[in-house]
Amino acid sequence: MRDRKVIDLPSSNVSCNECSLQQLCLPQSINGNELDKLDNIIERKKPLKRNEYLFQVGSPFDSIYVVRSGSLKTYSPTIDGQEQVTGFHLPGELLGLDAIGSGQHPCVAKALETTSVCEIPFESLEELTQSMPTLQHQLLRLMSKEIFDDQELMLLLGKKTAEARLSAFLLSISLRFKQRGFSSTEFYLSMSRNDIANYLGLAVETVSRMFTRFQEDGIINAERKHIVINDWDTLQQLAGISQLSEKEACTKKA
Amino acid sequence: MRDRKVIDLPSSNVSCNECSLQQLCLPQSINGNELDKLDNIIERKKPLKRNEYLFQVGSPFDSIYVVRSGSLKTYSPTIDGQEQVTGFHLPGELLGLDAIGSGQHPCVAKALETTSVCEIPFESLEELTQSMPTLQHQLLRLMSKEIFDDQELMLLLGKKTAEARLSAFLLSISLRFKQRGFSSTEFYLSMSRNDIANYLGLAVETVSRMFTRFQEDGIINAERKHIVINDWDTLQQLAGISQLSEKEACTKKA
DNA sequence: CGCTGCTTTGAACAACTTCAACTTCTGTGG
DNA sequence: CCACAGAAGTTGAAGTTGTTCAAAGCAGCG
Repeated sequence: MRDRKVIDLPSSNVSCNECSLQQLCLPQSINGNELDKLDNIIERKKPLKRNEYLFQVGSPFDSIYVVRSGSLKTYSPTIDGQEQVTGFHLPGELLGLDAIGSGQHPCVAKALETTSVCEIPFESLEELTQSMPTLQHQLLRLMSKEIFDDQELMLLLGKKTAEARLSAFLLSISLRFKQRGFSSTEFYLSMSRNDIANYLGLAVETVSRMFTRFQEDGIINAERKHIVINDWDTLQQLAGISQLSEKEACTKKA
Repeated sequence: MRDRKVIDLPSSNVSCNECSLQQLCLPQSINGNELDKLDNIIERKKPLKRNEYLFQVGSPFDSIYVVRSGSLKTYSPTIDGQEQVTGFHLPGELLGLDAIGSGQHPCVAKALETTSVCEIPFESLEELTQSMPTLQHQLLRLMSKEIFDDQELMLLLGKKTAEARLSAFLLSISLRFKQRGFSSTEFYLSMSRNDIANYLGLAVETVSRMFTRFQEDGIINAERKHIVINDWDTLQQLAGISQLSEKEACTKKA
Protein backbone atom coordinates (compact mmCIF):
# COMPACT_ATOMS: atom_id res chain seq x y z
CA MET A 1 0.00 0.00 0.00
CA ARG A 2 2.96 2.30 -0.34
CA ASP A 3 1.82 4.17 -3.39
CA ARG A 4 4.77 6.51 -3.27
CA LYS A 5 4.10 9.65 -5.18
CA VAL A 6 7.20 11.14 -6.70
CA ILE A 7 5.28 14.11 -7.96
CA ASP A 8 2.21 15.74 -6.51
CA LEU A 9 -0.89 15.80 -8.60
CA PRO A 10 -1.94 19.30 -9.44
CA SER A 11 -4.78 20.58 -7.35
CA SER A 12 -7.72 22.26 -8.94
CA ASN A 13 -6.40 25.67 -9.84
CA VAL A 14 -2.68 25.44 -10.20
CA SER A 15 -1.42 27.13 -13.37
CA CYS A 16 0.27 25.30 -16.22
CA ASN A 17 3.47 26.89 -15.03
CA GLU A 18 3.35 25.11 -11.74
CA CYS A 19 1.70 21.95 -12.98
CA SER A 20 3.61 18.76 -12.54
CA LEU A 21 2.08 17.31 -15.68
CA GLN A 22 3.66 19.99 -17.83
CA GLN A 23 6.07 17.60 -19.47
CA LEU A 24 3.35 15.20 -20.56
CA CYS A 25 0.77 17.72 -21.56
CA LEU A 26 0.37 20.31 -24.25
CA PRO A 27 2.75 22.82 -22.59
CA GLN A 28 5.71 20.54 -23.21
CA SER A 29 8.57 22.56 -24.72
CA ILE A 30 6.65 25.80 -24.51
CA ASN A 31 8.06 28.58 -22.42
CA GLY A 32 7.31 31.63 -20.34
CA ASN A 33 5.26 34.11 -22.22
CA GLU A 34 3.72 31.54 -24.54
CA LEU A 35 2.80 29.31 -21.65
CA ASP A 36 0.91 32.16 -20.04
CA LYS A 37 -1.14 32.60 -23.19
CA LEU A 38 -2.04 28.93 -23.20
CA ASP A 39 -2.76 29.12 -19.50
CA ASN A 40 -5.21 31.93 -20.14
CA ILE A 41 -7.51 29.97 -22.40
CA ILE A 42 -7.64 26.94 -20.14
CA GLU A 43 -10.65 26.50 -17.91
CA ARG A 44 -10.25 24.45 -14.80
CA LYS A 45 -13.48 22.70 -14.12
CA LYS A 46 -14.73 21.57 -10.76
CA PRO A 47 -13.94 17.92 -10.10
CA LEU A 48 -16.18 15.17 -11.39
CA LYS A 49 -17.38 12.57 -8.94
CA ARG A 50 -17.24 8.87 -9.70
CA ASN A 51 -19.63 7.92 -12.51
CA GLU A 52 -20.23 11.50 -13.58
CA TYR A 53 -19.89 12.31 -17.27
CA LEU A 54 -17.43 14.67 -18.86
CA PHE A 55 -19.26 14.44 -22.15
CA GLN A 56 -21.84 12.20 -23.79
CA VAL A 57 -22.19 10.73 -27.26
CA GLY A 58 -23.35 13.44 -29.57
CA SER A 59 -22.32 16.27 -27.28
CA PRO A 60 -21.16 19.15 -29.44
CA PHE A 61 -17.41 19.33 -29.63
CA ASP A 62 -16.12 22.58 -28.19
CA SER A 63 -13.10 21.63 -26.18
CA ILE A 64 -10.47 19.04 -25.66
CA TYR A 65 -9.70 17.96 -22.11
CA VAL A 66 -6.65 16.99 -20.12
CA VAL A 67 -6.91 14.84 -17.01
CA ARG A 68 -5.35 16.57 -13.99
CA SER A 69 -6.06 13.91 -11.42
CA GLY A 70 -8.19 10.80 -11.18
CA SER A 71 -9.14 8.82 -14.26
CA LEU A 72 -11.87 8.33 -16.83
CA LYS A 73 -13.00 5.75 -19.28
CA THR A 74 -14.35 6.46 -22.73
CA TYR A 75 -16.76 4.11 -24.42
CA SER A 76 -19.06 3.99 -27.41
CA PRO A 77 -22.47 2.42 -27.34
CA THR A 78 -22.85 -0.18 -30.08
CA ILE A 79 -25.96 -0.75 -32.15
CA ASP A 80 -27.03 -3.71 -30.10
CA GLY A 81 -27.07 -1.79 -26.85
CA GLN A 82 -23.72 -2.93 -25.55
CA GLU A 83 -20.75 -0.73 -24.83
CA GLN A 84 -17.25 -0.83 -26.18
CA VAL A 85 -14.66 0.72 -23.89
CA THR A 86 -12.24 2.59 -26.13
CA GLY A 87 -9.80 3.86 -23.56
CA PHE A 88 -8.76 4.71 -20.04
CA HIS A 89 -7.35 8.14 -19.36
CA LEU A 90 -4.81 8.92 -16.68
CA PRO A 91 -3.44 12.29 -15.52
CA GLY A 92 -1.76 14.21 -18.31
CA GLU A 93 -3.67 12.44 -21.06
CA LEU A 94 -5.91 14.14 -23.60
CA LEU A 95 -9.54 13.38 -24.33
CA GLY A 96 -11.79 14.42 -27.16
CA LEU A 97 -9.39 14.41 -30.07
CA ASP A 98 -11.61 11.97 -31.91
CA ALA A 99 -14.38 14.57 -32.09
CA ILE A 100 -12.58 17.26 -34.09
CA GLY A 101 -13.46 15.65 -37.38
CA SER A 102 -17.19 15.43 -36.92
CA GLY A 103 -17.79 18.20 -34.39
CA GLN A 104 -19.57 15.75 -32.12
CA HIS A 105 -18.21 13.43 -29.48
CA PRO A 106 -18.43 9.87 -30.79
CA CYS A 107 -18.05 8.41 -27.31
CA VAL A 108 -18.93 8.90 -23.67
CA ALA A 109 -16.37 9.97 -21.08
CA LYS A 110 -17.18 8.86 -17.54
CA ALA A 111 -15.16 9.41 -14.39
CA LEU A 112 -13.90 6.22 -12.75
CA GLU A 113 -13.18 8.06 -9.51
CA THR A 114 -13.09 11.65 -8.34
CA THR A 115 -11.46 13.35 -11.27
CA SER A 116 -10.52 16.84 -12.29
CA VAL A 117 -9.76 17.98 -15.80
CA CYS A 118 -8.58 21.06 -17.65
CA GLU A 119 -10.86 22.19 -20.42
CA ILE A 120 -9.19 23.72 -23.45
CA PRO A 121 -11.62 25.45 -25.81
CA PHE A 122 -10.65 24.17 -29.20
CA GLU A 123 -11.31 27.34 -31.13
CA SER A 124 -9.04 29.31 -28.88
CA LEU A 125 -6.43 26.60 -29.07
CA GLU A 126 -6.52 26.65 -32.86
CA GLU A 127 -6.10 30.40 -32.86
CA LEU A 128 -3.23 30.16 -30.46
CA THR A 129 -1.42 27.57 -32.53
CA GLN A 130 -1.47 30.00 -35.44
CA SER A 131 1.09 32.15 -33.70
CA MET A 132 2.87 29.38 -31.80
CA PRO A 133 4.53 26.79 -34.03
CA THR A 134 5.80 24.78 -31.07
CA LEU A 135 2.31 24.49 -29.65
CA GLN A 136 0.98 23.40 -32.99
CA HIS A 137 3.74 20.87 -33.32
CA GLN A 138 3.01 19.51 -29.87
CA LEU A 139 -0.68 19.17 -30.67
CA LEU A 140 0.10 17.28 -33.84
CA ARG A 141 2.55 15.10 -31.96
CA LEU A 142 -0.02 14.19 -29.36
CA MET A 143 -2.61 13.40 -31.99
CA SER A 144 -0.12 11.31 -33.88
CA LYS A 145 0.74 9.46 -30.72
CA GLU A 146 -2.92 8.68 -30.22
CA ILE A 147 -3.12 7.21 -33.71
CA PHE A 148 -0.02 5.17 -33.03
CA ASP A 149 -1.34 3.92 -29.69
CA ASP A 150 -4.65 2.96 -31.22
CA GLN A 151 -2.82 0.89 -33.79
CA GLU A 152 -0.94 -0.90 -31.06
CA LEU A 153 -4.22 -1.74 -29.45
CA MET A 154 -5.66 -2.92 -32.75
CA LEU A 155 -2.74 -5.27 -32.99
CA LEU A 156 -3.48 -6.52 -29.51
CA LEU A 157 -7.14 -7.09 -30.22
CA GLY A 158 -6.58 -8.65 -33.58
CA LYS A 159 -3.76 -11.02 -32.92
CA LYS A 160 -3.20 -11.82 -29.31
CA THR A 161 -4.46 -14.37 -26.81
CA ALA A 162 -6.24 -13.46 -23.62
CA GLU A 163 -3.00 -13.93 -21.75
CA ALA A 164 -1.11 -11.56 -24.01
CA ARG A 165 -3.87 -8.98 -23.89
CA LEU A 166 -3.97 -8.77 -20.13
CA SER A 167 -0.18 -8.73 -19.92
CA ALA A 168 0.01 -5.88 -22.39
CA PHE A 169 -2.71 -4.04 -20.55
CA LEU A 170 -0.96 -4.29 -17.21
CA LEU A 171 2.34 -3.21 -18.73
CA SER A 172 0.70 -0.25 -20.41
CA ILE A 173 -0.91 0.94 -17.20
CA SER A 174 2.28 0.35 -15.28
CA LEU A 175 4.33 2.37 -17.76
CA ARG A 176 1.88 5.21 -17.77
CA PHE A 177 1.93 5.37 -13.99
CA LYS A 178 5.70 5.41 -14.10
CA GLN A 179 5.75 8.32 -16.55
CA ARG A 180 3.57 10.21 -14.11
CA GLY A 181 5.98 9.62 -11.29
CA PHE A 182 4.10 6.85 -9.51
CA SER A 183 5.30 3.39 -8.76
CA SER A 184 5.33 1.15 -11.80
CA THR A 185 5.20 -2.03 -9.78
CA GLU A 186 2.40 -1.29 -7.39
CA PHE A 187 -0.80 0.56 -8.15
CA TYR A 188 -4.56 0.65 -7.95
CA LEU A 189 -6.70 -0.02 -10.97
CA SER A 190 -9.58 2.41 -10.93
CA MET A 191 -11.56 0.44 -13.51
CA SER A 192 -13.59 -2.70 -12.90
CA ARG A 193 -12.77 -6.15 -14.26
CA ASN A 194 -15.75 -5.63 -16.49
CA ASP A 195 -14.26 -2.48 -18.00
CA ILE A 196 -10.94 -4.22 -18.53
CA ALA A 197 -12.60 -7.20 -20.18
CA ASN A 198 -14.65 -4.96 -22.40
CA TYR A 199 -11.62 -2.90 -23.36
CA LEU A 200 -9.59 -6.01 -24.20
CA GLY A 201 -12.39 -7.67 -26.10
CA LEU A 202 -12.73 -10.55 -23.63
CA ALA A 203 -15.36 -11.94 -21.31
CA VAL A 204 -15.16 -10.85 -17.67
CA GLU A 205 -14.68 -14.45 -16.65
CA THR A 206 -11.67 -14.81 -18.87
CA VAL A 207 -10.04 -11.74 -17.39
CA SER A 208 -10.74 -12.96 -13.90
CA ARG A 209 -9.22 -16.34 -14.67
CA MET A 210 -6.14 -14.67 -16.12
CA PHE A 211 -5.65 -12.56 -13.02
CA THR A 212 -5.89 -15.71 -10.97
CA ARG A 213 -3.43 -17.53 -13.16
CA PHE A 214 -0.91 -14.70 -13.18
CA GLN A 215 -1.13 -14.67 -9.41
CA GLU A 216 -0.69 -18.44 -9.17
CA ASP A 217 2.33 -18.17 -11.42
CA GLY A 218 3.75 -15.48 -9.16
CA ILE A 219 3.86 -12.90 -11.91
CA ILE A 220 1.62 -10.46 -10.11
CA ASN A 221 -0.19 -10.01 -6.84
CA ALA A 222 -3.76 -8.94 -7.37
CA GLU A 223 -6.02 -8.23 -4.48
CA ARG A 224 -9.07 -6.74 -6.03
CA LYS A 225 -7.96 -3.46 -7.53
CA HIS A 226 -4.61 -3.39 -5.83
CA ILE A 227 -1.94 -4.74 -8.16
CA VAL A 228 1.70 -5.58 -7.51
CA ILE A 229 3.86 -6.59 -10.44
CA ASN A 230 6.46 -9.14 -9.37
CA ASP A 231 7.88 -10.30 -12.64
CA TRP A 232 8.01 -7.59 -15.25
CA ASP A 233 10.11 -9.66 -17.63
CA THR A 234 7.73 -12.58 -17.86
CA LEU A 235 4.85 -10.19 -18.29
CA GLN A 236 6.66 -8.57 -21.16
CA GLN A 237 7.35 -11.92 -22.75
CA LEU A 238 3.74 -12.93 -22.46
CA ALA A 239 2.58 -9.68 -23.99
CA GLY A 240 4.71 -9.95 -27.08
CA ILE A 241 4.84 -13.59 -27.83
CA SER A 242 2.76 -15.66 -30.20
CA GLN A 243 0.64 -18.66 -29.35
CA LEU A 244 3.42 -21.01 -30.32
CA SER A 245 5.97 -20.04 -27.73
CA GLU A 246 3.44 -19.15 -25.10
CA LYS A 247 3.24 -22.36 -23.16
CA GLU A 248 6.96 -22.51 -22.92
CA ALA A 249 7.20 -19.00 -21.56
CA CYS A 250 4.41 -19.60 -19.11
CA THR A 251 5.10 -23.01 -17.64
CA LYS A 252 8.64 -21.82 -17.12
CA LYS A 253 7.25 -20.09 -14.09
CA ALA A 254 4.54 -22.46 -12.95
CA MET B 1 -17.27 -5.91 -64.87
CA ARG B 2 -18.75 -2.48 -65.40
CA ASP B 3 -16.58 -0.59 -62.96
CA ARG B 4 -18.11 2.70 -63.89
CA LYS B 5 -15.88 5.56 -62.95
CA VAL B 6 -17.77 8.68 -62.14
CA ILE B 7 -14.58 10.61 -61.68
CA ASP B 8 -11.26 10.12 -63.36
CA LEU B 9 -8.33 9.32 -61.19
CA PRO B 10 -5.72 12.02 -61.31
CA SER B 11 -2.79 11.18 -63.50
CA SER B 12 0.71 11.69 -62.29
CA ASN B 13 1.20 15.41 -62.52
CA VAL B 14 -2.15 17.04 -62.36
CA SER B 15 -2.22 19.98 -59.91
CA CYS B 16 -4.32 20.05 -56.76
CA ASN B 17 -6.50 22.52 -58.58
CA GLU B 18 -7.49 20.03 -61.19
CA CYS B 19 -7.39 16.96 -58.97
CA SER B 20 -10.60 15.05 -58.60
CA LEU B 21 -9.67 14.05 -55.09
CA GLN B 22 -9.66 17.64 -53.91
CA GLN B 23 -12.75 17.24 -51.81
CA LEU B 24 -11.38 14.27 -49.90
CA CYS B 25 -7.85 15.48 -49.50
CA LEU B 26 -6.08 18.25 -47.67
CA PRO B 27 -7.17 20.96 -50.12
CA GLN B 28 -10.78 20.60 -49.09
CA SER B 29 -12.27 24.05 -48.44
CA ILE B 30 -9.09 25.80 -49.44
CA ASN B 31 -9.22 28.20 -52.33
CA GLY B 32 -7.30 29.80 -55.17
CA ASN B 33 -4.18 31.47 -53.96
CA GLU B 34 -3.83 29.27 -50.90
CA LEU B 35 -4.28 26.14 -52.95
CA ASP B 36 -1.40 27.20 -55.18
CA LYS B 37 0.85 27.52 -52.16
CA LEU B 38 -0.05 24.01 -51.02
CA ASP B 39 0.38 22.78 -54.54
CA ASN B 40 3.88 24.18 -54.60
CA ILE B 41 5.20 22.12 -51.72
CA ILE B 42 3.72 18.87 -52.97
CA GLU B 43 5.98 16.47 -54.78
CA ARG B 44 4.43 14.04 -57.19
CA LYS B 45 6.42 10.87 -57.10
CA LYS B 46 6.74 8.41 -59.90
CA PRO B 47 4.29 5.53 -59.52
CA LEU B 48 5.10 2.55 -57.34
CA LYS B 49 4.77 -0.88 -58.84
CA ARG B 50 3.00 -3.69 -57.05
CA ASN B 51 4.90 -4.80 -53.93
CA GLU B 52 7.18 -1.77 -53.90
CA TYR B 53 7.54 0.12 -50.65
CA LEU B 54 6.59 3.70 -49.99
CA PHE B 55 8.36 3.62 -46.63
CA GLN B 56 9.73 1.02 -44.26
CA VAL B 57 9.65 0.60 -40.50
CA GLY B 58 12.12 3.00 -38.99
CA SER B 59 12.32 5.20 -42.07
CA PRO B 60 12.79 8.78 -40.91
CA PHE B 61 9.57 10.70 -41.04
CA ASP B 62 9.83 13.63 -43.45
CA SER B 63 6.56 13.66 -45.30
CA ILE B 64 3.01 12.54 -45.23
CA TYR B 65 1.55 10.99 -48.35
CA VAL B 66 -1.77 11.02 -50.16
CA VAL B 67 -2.78 8.21 -52.48
CA ARG B 68 -3.59 9.50 -55.96
CA SER B 69 -4.41 6.21 -57.60
CA GLY B 70 -3.99 2.55 -56.79
CA SER B 71 -3.82 1.35 -53.20
CA LEU B 72 -1.43 0.40 -50.43
CA LYS B 73 -1.42 -1.59 -47.25
CA THR B 74 0.38 -0.62 -44.08
CA TYR B 75 1.55 -3.22 -41.63
CA SER B 76 3.76 -3.52 -38.58
CA PRO B 77 6.05 -6.44 -37.95
CA THR B 78 5.39 -7.99 -34.54
CA ILE B 79 8.03 -9.27 -32.17
CA ASP B 80 7.49 -12.87 -33.18
CA GLY B 81 8.14 -12.21 -36.84
CA GLN B 82 4.55 -12.00 -37.98
CA GLU B 83 2.89 -9.01 -39.52
CA GLN B 84 -0.15 -7.08 -38.47
CA VAL B 85 -1.89 -5.24 -41.28
CA THR B 86 -3.01 -1.91 -39.85
CA GLY B 87 -4.78 -0.46 -42.83
CA PHE B 88 -5.58 -0.28 -46.51
CA HIS B 89 -5.30 3.06 -48.26
CA LEU B 90 -7.40 4.12 -51.20
CA PRO B 91 -7.14 7.23 -53.38
CA GLY B 92 -7.51 10.44 -51.39
CA GLU B 93 -6.43 8.85 -48.13
CA LEU B 94 -3.45 9.96 -46.06
CA LEU B 95 -0.55 7.85 -44.91
CA GLY B 96 2.15 8.49 -42.37
CA LEU B 97 0.25 10.46 -39.74
CA ASP B 98 1.25 7.90 -37.12
CA ALA B 99 4.90 8.85 -37.52
CA ILE B 100 4.69 12.52 -36.52
CA GLY B 101 4.99 11.72 -32.86
CA SER B 102 8.14 9.66 -32.98
CA GLY B 103 9.76 10.96 -36.16
CA GLN B 104 10.02 7.43 -37.48
CA HIS B 105 7.55 5.37 -39.42
CA PRO B 106 6.19 2.66 -37.12
CA CYS B 107 4.91 0.61 -40.03
CA VAL B 108 5.63 -0.43 -43.60
CA ALA B 109 3.65 0.91 -46.56
CA LYS B 110 3.56 -1.41 -49.55
CA ALA B 111 1.78 -0.93 -52.87
CA LEU B 112 -0.93 -3.49 -53.57
CA GLU B 113 -0.98 -2.55 -57.25
CA THR B 114 0.51 0.16 -59.42
CA THR B 115 0.08 3.18 -57.22
CA SER B 116 0.94 6.84 -57.34
CA VAL B 117 1.10 9.15 -54.36
CA CYS B 118 1.62 12.81 -53.58
CA GLU B 119 4.38 13.50 -51.10
CA ILE B 120 3.86 16.42 -48.76
CA PRO B 121 6.99 17.43 -46.86
CA PHE B 122 5.80 17.79 -43.32
CA GLU B 123 8.00 20.69 -42.34
CA SER B 124 6.73 22.76 -45.23
CA LEU B 125 3.19 21.75 -44.43
CA GLU B 126 3.57 22.83 -40.82
CA GLU B 127 4.96 26.18 -41.93
CA LEU B 128 2.13 26.61 -44.36
CA THR B 129 -0.52 25.88 -41.76
CA GLN B 130 0.86 28.73 -39.69
CA SER B 131 -0.53 31.21 -42.15
CA MET B 132 -3.51 29.18 -43.30
CA PRO B 133 -6.02 28.43 -40.53
CA THR B 134 -8.29 26.48 -42.85
CA LEU B 135 -5.45 24.21 -43.88
CA GLN B 136 -4.52 23.63 -40.28
CA HIS B 137 -8.10 22.89 -39.43
CA GLN B 138 -8.35 20.42 -42.27
CA LEU B 139 -5.17 18.66 -41.16
CA LEU B 140 -6.50 18.34 -37.64
CA ARG B 141 -9.82 17.12 -38.98
CA LEU B 142 -8.16 14.42 -41.01
CA MET B 143 -6.04 13.30 -38.09
CA SER B 144 -9.06 13.26 -35.86
CA LYS B 145 -10.91 11.18 -38.41
CA GLU B 146 -8.08 8.70 -38.39
CA ILE B 147 -8.32 8.38 -34.62
CA PHE B 148 -12.04 7.90 -34.91
CA ASP B 149 -11.71 5.28 -37.64
CA ASP B 150 -9.11 3.38 -35.68
CA GLN B 151 -11.48 3.24 -32.75
CA GLU B 152 -14.18 1.82 -34.97
CA LEU B 153 -11.79 -0.89 -36.03
CA MET B 154 -10.81 -1.58 -32.42
CA LEU B 155 -14.46 -2.10 -31.73
CA LEU B 156 -14.68 -4.52 -34.61
CA LEU B 157 -11.66 -6.48 -33.53
CA GLY B 158 -12.62 -6.54 -29.90
CA LYS B 159 -16.22 -7.53 -30.03
CA LYS B 160 -17.36 -9.01 -33.24
CA THR B 161 -17.64 -12.42 -34.81
CA ALA B 162 -15.89 -13.36 -38.03
CA GLU B 163 -19.13 -12.78 -39.87
CA ALA B 164 -19.53 -9.27 -38.49
CA ARG B 165 -15.90 -8.41 -39.18
CA LEU B 166 -16.02 -9.35 -42.83
CA SER B 167 -19.38 -7.62 -43.28
CA ALA B 168 -18.03 -4.45 -41.76
CA PHE B 169 -14.92 -4.67 -43.87
CA LEU B 170 -16.86 -5.02 -47.10
CA LEU B 171 -19.16 -2.15 -46.16
CA SER B 172 -16.21 0.05 -45.31
CA ILE B 173 -14.49 -0.61 -48.62
CA SER B 174 -17.74 -0.17 -50.49
CA LEU B 175 -18.41 3.17 -48.84
CA ARG B 176 -14.94 4.41 -49.52
CA PHE B 177 -15.22 3.50 -53.18
CA LYS B 178 -18.51 5.32 -53.31
CA GLN B 179 -17.01 8.48 -51.83
CA ARG B 180 -14.42 8.35 -54.56
CA GLY B 181 -17.05 8.17 -57.25
CA PHE B 182 -16.81 4.47 -58.01
CA SER B 183 -19.55 1.92 -57.80
CA SER B 184 -20.34 0.94 -54.23
CA THR B 185 -21.88 -2.38 -55.21
CA GLU B 186 -19.26 -3.73 -57.55
CA PHE B 187 -15.52 -3.45 -57.16
CA TYR B 188 -12.17 -5.17 -57.12
CA LEU B 189 -10.34 -5.87 -53.91
CA SER B 190 -6.69 -5.18 -54.48
CA MET B 191 -5.63 -7.01 -51.32
CA SER B 192 -5.32 -10.76 -50.88
CA ARG B 193 -7.52 -12.89 -48.64
CA ASN B 194 -4.46 -13.19 -46.48
CA ASP B 195 -4.21 -9.44 -46.02
CA ILE B 196 -7.90 -9.21 -45.23
CA ALA B 197 -7.66 -12.01 -42.69
CA ASN B 198 -4.65 -10.44 -41.07
CA TYR B 199 -6.30 -7.04 -40.94
CA LEU B 200 -9.45 -8.48 -39.37
CA GLY B 201 -7.58 -10.65 -36.91
CA LEU B 202 -8.82 -13.91 -38.41
CA ALA B 203 -7.33 -16.97 -40.07
CA VAL B 204 -7.30 -16.99 -43.87
CA GLU B 205 -9.46 -20.07 -43.85
CA THR B 206 -12.11 -18.36 -41.79
CA VAL B 207 -12.26 -15.44 -44.21
CA SER B 208 -12.47 -17.78 -47.13
CA ARG B 209 -15.32 -19.69 -45.53
CA MET B 210 -17.15 -16.46 -44.81
CA PHE B 211 -16.87 -15.34 -48.41
CA THR B 212 -18.29 -18.68 -49.45
CA ARG B 213 -21.15 -18.45 -46.99
CA PHE B 214 -22.05 -14.89 -47.94
CA GLN B 215 -22.16 -16.04 -51.52
CA GLU B 216 -24.31 -19.07 -50.69
CA ASP B 217 -26.68 -16.80 -48.81
CA GLY B 218 -26.88 -14.53 -51.84
CA ILE B 219 -25.54 -11.53 -49.94
CA ILE B 220 -22.59 -11.03 -52.24
CA ASN B 221 -21.05 -12.42 -55.37
CA ALA B 222 -17.37 -13.01 -54.95
CA GLU B 223 -15.28 -14.27 -57.76
CA ARG B 224 -11.78 -14.00 -56.48
CA LYS B 225 -11.10 -10.30 -56.11
CA HIS B 226 -14.16 -9.19 -57.99
CA ILE B 227 -16.97 -8.42 -55.54
CA VAL B 228 -20.61 -7.62 -56.13
CA ILE B 229 -22.75 -6.65 -53.18
CA ASN B 230 -26.31 -7.87 -53.64
CA ASP B 231 -27.84 -7.25 -50.26
CA TRP B 232 -26.47 -4.18 -48.56
CA ASP B 233 -29.08 -4.26 -45.81
CA THR B 234 -28.31 -7.75 -44.61
CA LEU B 235 -24.63 -6.97 -44.72
CA GLN B 236 -25.24 -3.94 -42.55
CA GLN B 237 -27.26 -5.98 -40.10
CA LEU B 238 -24.56 -8.60 -39.87
CA ALA B 239 -21.92 -5.97 -39.29
CA GLY B 240 -23.66 -4.31 -36.39
CA ILE B 241 -25.44 -7.06 -34.64
CA SER B 242 -24.41 -9.09 -31.64
CA GLN B 243 -23.86 -12.82 -31.52
CA LEU B 244 -27.33 -13.36 -30.12
CA SER B 245 -29.36 -12.11 -33.01
CA GLU B 246 -26.89 -13.16 -35.63
CA LYS B 247 -28.26 -16.52 -36.59
CA GLU B 248 -31.67 -15.07 -36.99
CA ALA B 249 -30.41 -12.37 -39.28
CA CYS B 250 -28.41 -14.82 -41.30
CA THR B 251 -30.69 -17.78 -41.77
CA LYS B 252 -33.37 -15.34 -42.77
CA LYS B 253 -31.65 -15.33 -46.08
CA ALA B 254 -30.49 -18.91 -46.36
C1' DC C 1 -27.77 -7.41 8.81
C1' DG C 2 -29.14 -8.28 4.46
C1' DC C 3 -29.12 -6.35 0.22
C1' DT C 4 -26.73 -5.24 -4.25
C1' DG C 5 -23.08 -5.31 -7.40
C1' DC C 6 -18.62 -7.09 -8.50
C1' DT C 7 -15.58 -10.98 -8.72
C1' DT C 8 -14.40 -15.69 -8.89
C1' DT C 9 -14.97 -20.57 -10.15
C1' DG C 10 -16.70 -24.69 -12.62
C1' DA C 11 -18.62 -27.20 -16.62
C1' DA C 12 -20.64 -27.40 -21.14
C1' DC C 13 -20.58 -25.38 -25.50
C1' DA C 14 -19.39 -22.68 -29.70
C1' DA C 15 -16.38 -20.20 -32.63
C1' DC C 16 -12.37 -19.94 -34.61
C1' DT C 17 -7.81 -21.96 -35.53
C1' DT C 18 -4.76 -25.35 -37.07
C1' DC C 19 -3.39 -28.95 -39.96
C1' DA C 20 -3.64 -31.13 -44.21
C1' DA C 21 -5.09 -31.98 -48.73
C1' DC C 22 -6.74 -30.27 -52.92
C1' DT C 23 -8.00 -26.77 -56.54
C1' DT C 24 -7.40 -22.69 -59.06
C1' DC C 25 -4.76 -19.03 -60.64
C1' DT C 26 -0.36 -16.54 -62.19
C1' DG C 27 3.50 -15.94 -64.30
C1' DT C 28 7.85 -17.59 -66.14
C1' DG C 29 10.80 -20.16 -69.16
C1' DG C 30 11.29 -23.54 -72.57
C1' DC D 1 1.82 -21.34 -76.60
C1' DC D 2 2.10 -24.76 -73.39
C1' DA D 3 4.05 -26.75 -69.23
C1' DC D 4 5.27 -26.32 -64.84
C1' DA D 5 6.18 -24.37 -60.32
C1' DG D 6 4.74 -21.55 -56.81
C1' DA D 7 1.37 -18.69 -54.79
C1' DA D 8 -3.24 -17.95 -53.40
C1' DG D 9 -7.62 -19.68 -52.30
C1' DT D 10 -10.90 -23.27 -50.84
C1' DT D 11 -12.61 -27.20 -48.18
C1' DG D 12 -12.87 -30.74 -44.53
C1' DA D 13 -11.84 -32.65 -39.88
C1' DA D 14 -9.79 -32.29 -35.45
C1' DG D 15 -8.30 -29.44 -31.72
C1' DT D 16 -8.12 -25.07 -28.68
C1' DT D 17 -9.29 -21.08 -26.77
C1' DG D 18 -12.44 -18.35 -25.05
C1' DT D 19 -17.55 -17.78 -24.26
C1' DT D 20 -21.73 -18.71 -22.01
C1' DC D 21 -24.46 -20.22 -18.32
C1' DA D 22 -24.98 -21.05 -13.61
C1' DA D 23 -23.83 -20.54 -8.99
C1' DA D 24 -21.26 -19.34 -5.13
C1' DG D 25 -18.09 -16.03 -2.55
C1' DC D 26 -17.06 -11.21 -1.03
C1' DA D 27 -16.88 -6.39 -0.26
C1' DG D 28 -19.46 -2.13 0.41
C1' DC D 29 -23.60 0.37 2.00
C1' DG D 30 -28.07 1.63 3.47
